[in-house]
Amino acid sequence: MAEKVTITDVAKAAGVSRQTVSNTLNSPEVVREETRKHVLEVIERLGYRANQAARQMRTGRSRLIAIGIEPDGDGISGSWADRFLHSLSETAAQEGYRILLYTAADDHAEIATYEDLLGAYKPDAFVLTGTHHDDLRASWLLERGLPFVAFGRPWSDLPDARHPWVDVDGAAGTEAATRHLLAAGHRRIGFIGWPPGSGVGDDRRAGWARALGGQDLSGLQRSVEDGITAGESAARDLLAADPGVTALVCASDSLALGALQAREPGRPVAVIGFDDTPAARAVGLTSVHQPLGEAAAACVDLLARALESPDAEPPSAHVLLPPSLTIRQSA
Amino acid sequence: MAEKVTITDVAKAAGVSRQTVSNTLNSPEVVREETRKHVLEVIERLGYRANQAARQMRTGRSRLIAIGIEPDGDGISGSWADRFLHSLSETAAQEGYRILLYTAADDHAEIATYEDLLGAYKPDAFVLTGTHHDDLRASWLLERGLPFVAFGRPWSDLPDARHPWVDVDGAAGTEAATRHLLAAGHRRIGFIGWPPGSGVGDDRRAGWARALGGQDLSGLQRSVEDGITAGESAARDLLAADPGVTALVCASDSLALGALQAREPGRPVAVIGFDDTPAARAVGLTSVHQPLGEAAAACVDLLARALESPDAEPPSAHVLLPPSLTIRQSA
DNA sequence: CCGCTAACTTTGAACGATCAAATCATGCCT
DNA sequence: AGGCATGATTTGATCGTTCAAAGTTAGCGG
Repeated sequence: MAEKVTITDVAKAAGVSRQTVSNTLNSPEVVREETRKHVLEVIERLGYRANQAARQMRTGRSRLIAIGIEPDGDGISGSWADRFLHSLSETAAQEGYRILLYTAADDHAEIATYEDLLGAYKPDAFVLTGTHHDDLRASWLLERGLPFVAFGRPWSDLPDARHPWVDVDGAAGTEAATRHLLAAGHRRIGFIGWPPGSGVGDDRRAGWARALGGQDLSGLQRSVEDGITAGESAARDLLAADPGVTALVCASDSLALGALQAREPGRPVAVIGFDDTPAARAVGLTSVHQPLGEAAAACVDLLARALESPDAEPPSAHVLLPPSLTIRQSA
Repeated sequence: MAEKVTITDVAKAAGVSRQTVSNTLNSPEVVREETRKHVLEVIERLGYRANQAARQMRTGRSRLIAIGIEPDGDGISGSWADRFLHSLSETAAQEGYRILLYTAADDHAEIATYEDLLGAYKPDAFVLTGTHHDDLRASWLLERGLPFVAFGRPWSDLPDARHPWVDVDGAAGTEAATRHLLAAGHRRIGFIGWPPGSGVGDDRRAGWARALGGQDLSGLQRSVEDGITAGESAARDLLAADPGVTALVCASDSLALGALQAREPGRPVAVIGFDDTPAARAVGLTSVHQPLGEAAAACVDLLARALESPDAEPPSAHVLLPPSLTIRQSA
């Protein structure tokens, strides 16, 4: 049985009132130095910890941040959640928050979950992942004025989103990858990406195009759904159509793994993937690495800041982090 | 602003008392059928959800399950957390529990976190992962009679652990892998594993040995630390030492990926890994697949059962799940 | 028509914290 | 010495729920 120490126990042991103990922790400046020290000592000695539930009832704040985790599609490009969650949890703990998990099949289910959570656990904020065009979740949260941060840009047509977000600059990543290939002497560099329309995919394609400047890019790219097999056939097709191509930049590691297998003996082709997943490390695939730890920390920071001062929302609460290139054998 | 509906609001709207509303939800059998229906209707209409914090204050139960996530070593063999967490969260939600995350660098830090959490959020139970010999966390929790379940056997010398656990039968996995190779005509089948002493590693080796019956196994195995490069050199060494070996069973996908690279042209060697990680899928590696979803569900079930009846601990609260073999090109 | 039981419903009290307002010292100025 | 601001601490009320006990209603036998 966990021995429970209440604020009253501490107050009695220290010979002061409940409120003085509470003040010692929450508004130390109103307590006399001497008293404060003494109370802190007793708190330490008894191992007192403020009960969150009781605190929440009075203050309305739970010090809980909710985040949804997805079923994780093919498992290759999706395994960033691990690192992100770890860092999120760690940073949150430092700021005095804890992470509450939930799952939801789609946007509607996720909104239903919000209602559930807000009724029961009342998390102070939400972290959204996998943002997309016309994200119902974001609008729902915005309408109700609930604090949240998106990991991923809103990709809306608006010049500036009305909510905080943190993202990794995908275009900068593919641009760096392409420049790396150019520096290695490659001239015709292809791109295997996803069908136009997804913000993330279009962004990654744009970085590649930017690095190649004014070149004629028609014929140098293919668009397919994510996956190894799709990547393989797209790469095979592209390589066959243009014998001059010596390198490929891909929108994901899945596609890149496919591209690797599309190579034929006698024709070396450099390949660069995106996400620096365990699979990339395993096969020696050069890949764009996302700073997930920093991204998670940035999410927590934005939320913590917003929660401290609910009135003055920082105007430019948008963080765009630069990725780095992890160079291995494949390029 | 999230509109908050309290039990009193529902009571007023339904023309009954608080307690009747409470009973409708918690002890439906004591409420008259007619009243119950009416109250449920009003609850639905107002979108009422019981406030967890308030409930917890009275009942002492938070309906929160805490789980620690690790920094995730080399990232290849470690990416099971994703799937496990997703399933854990989903199953827990169905039983009315939510998942609270925490991180800790080592056993001592983890225990400090327990004290923190128990003082503040008071989770009803814990899920331990990465269990090992002389696990301080398990003893600490046991001493205090706190409900928990370990994902992974305790690997102690005792015949039976004194706490519930869920695990995947690693020996059965390597045994199935070995039998699969035997059925394909292989006769000399090697094993690349970890140094003796780790419960998980020894268990996986045992399955391979069991499948090979009375064969002389000396010279057919190598023990190295986990990792691709280590796996490669171990495999190379083993294959050179015994020209009759035509297949290798490995204790992890990392080792297996190394073994794949150790093959020389002209000498086909079948390789089977363990964990069915994304990397295995990527390179077409046959691998032993752990039923993580079921494992997570089993964890929640055990906990939920234990929490319902805190007195009568089920005697055989141990679940050993059989893995399956995901067959790909490599074997 | 009273009394008793069974079925159902309502009424205080409590969980542990914080907010708001009241109380108690203390020092300074006139 | 009295008045008064200032600082430090204490006291009562409250958040929303459930427990325990008390209250109400109806049914039924004598």
